[in-house]
Amino acid sequence: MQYWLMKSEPADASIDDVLALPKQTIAWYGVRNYQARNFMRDVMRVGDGVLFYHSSCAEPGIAGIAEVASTAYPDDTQFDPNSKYFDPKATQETPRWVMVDVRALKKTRLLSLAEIRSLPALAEMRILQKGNRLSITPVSAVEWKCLMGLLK
DNA sequence: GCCAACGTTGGC
DNA sequence: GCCAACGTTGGC
Repeated sequence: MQYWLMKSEPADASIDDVLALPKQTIAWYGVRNYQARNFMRDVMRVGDGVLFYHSSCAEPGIAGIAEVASTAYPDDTQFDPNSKYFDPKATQETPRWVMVDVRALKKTRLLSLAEIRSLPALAEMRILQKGNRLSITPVSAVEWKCLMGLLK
């Protein structure tokens, strides 16, 4: 069992948007970073815990709890010339990018980035580290437990 | 809109 | 394989 923080732009897919979908599940398309891809492809397991994080918005922070709902499979937007995620070097035979399904479990209060930053117990989180841009980062079991307490 | 930080690309 | 140039991310 692993834990993750996954960034989504709420203008694109907010926690409310995902909760409104059938099965409250969304395909996490559009990851175009090798490290984040490798997390999905090589490490994620169905049932892993996910912190649903809103980024690039007025109030960045953790907005909900979710879980990994599938293993990794090819992200079909890489094959679509009309998609902004199109990758001309990817082919059906050798896909380059994958995605997983993520099931939203509940909306929480917004635990803002500023509040996360203010808590010494969470100081090691990847999203707080200088220059961090990874859209998918592992969260330790200790951090997860702390966060669950804060989001109760 | 700014800009620091970082990843990717491509010429050599 | 180096590294400069470029593009992207994302908080502010």
